[in-house]
Amino acid sequence: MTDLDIAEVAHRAGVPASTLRFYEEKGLISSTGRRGLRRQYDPGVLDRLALIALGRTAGFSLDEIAQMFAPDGRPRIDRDMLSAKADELDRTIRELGVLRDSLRHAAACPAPSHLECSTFRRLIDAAASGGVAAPGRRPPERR
Amino acid sequence: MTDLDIAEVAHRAGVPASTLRFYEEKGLISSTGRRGLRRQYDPGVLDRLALIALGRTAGFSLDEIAQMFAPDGRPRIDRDMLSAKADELDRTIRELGVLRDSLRHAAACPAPSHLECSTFRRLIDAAASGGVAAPGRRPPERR
DNA sequence: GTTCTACTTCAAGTCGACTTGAGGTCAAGA
DNA sequence: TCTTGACCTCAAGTCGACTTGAAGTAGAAC
Repeated sequence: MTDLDIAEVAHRAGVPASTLRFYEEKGLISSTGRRGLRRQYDPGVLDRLALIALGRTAGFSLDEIAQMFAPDGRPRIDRDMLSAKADELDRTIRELGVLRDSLRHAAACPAPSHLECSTFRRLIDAAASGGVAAPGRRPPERR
Repeated sequence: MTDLDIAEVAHRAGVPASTLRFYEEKGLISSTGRRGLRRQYDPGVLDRLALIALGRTAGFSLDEIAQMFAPDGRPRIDRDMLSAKADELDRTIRELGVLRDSLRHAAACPAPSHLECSTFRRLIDAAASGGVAAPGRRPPERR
């Protein structure tokens, strides 16, 4: 068998073993069995973990991510939901672009107060009208 | 005086008054004074709140956001930090782009399992090598 | 002058995502 | 065979960002 020990998975995925146990409890991943007490995993779990990390970065909750997969581990075929999430991401990406530009500008602009700088104001306004107050999302904090 | 009542600010900014009090306590915003018990705010607080919301969407913590402003409300001139944050955002934006493309693909691809689809695999791999396991960030949850 | 109501303070509660701690177990090496 | 160390379970703790609840208060309407 080519299965991986939990320590190996934790190491390769860059997450603590406690997180793997937690994800398993939540149904996000599953182990193929045990060797003694120790969980063994199919190498495919690494893809799954990458996908989960990606989803978390995008701000999806673990529950939402779980919904994107069928119980067998395959992405679900709820195409409408998938598209909706993609649209949501598109909006977020645009907002972040505005913020990035604002930060870069703030780092360069010599105006005494950035709120007095027309470039900065335009960026803020763009963000505000772009729906900044709309549903935000929270990716994970690294420990 | 053109100051705004807390209720007015809450309404215009789309956040509950409790959040405004909380932000004030954290030093993220400040009121110009009171009318009776009620906090009054300078209209400029709306810009500040927009900026805070933007920062939260980008995944910065309230403490980090607070650091981006001088005590007088002006953006701080820590250009290095600002640039670093912008770079960080750039990475996040790229990752989200990958995820968005992945989702769109998953919504369209007819392969039985997406992990068997080469397009999807390429996307995941791109994400993984792009540093998905790197410091993530968490924008706010809307209630 | 009394009542109403939206505000006030302060402490405590909530939620998601994990982490930590206590006490237990088992495969492998000496 | 015995020890060791990394895993195990389960409950409880933590952290950030707010929200909620109880008890109080001031300005406006009656």
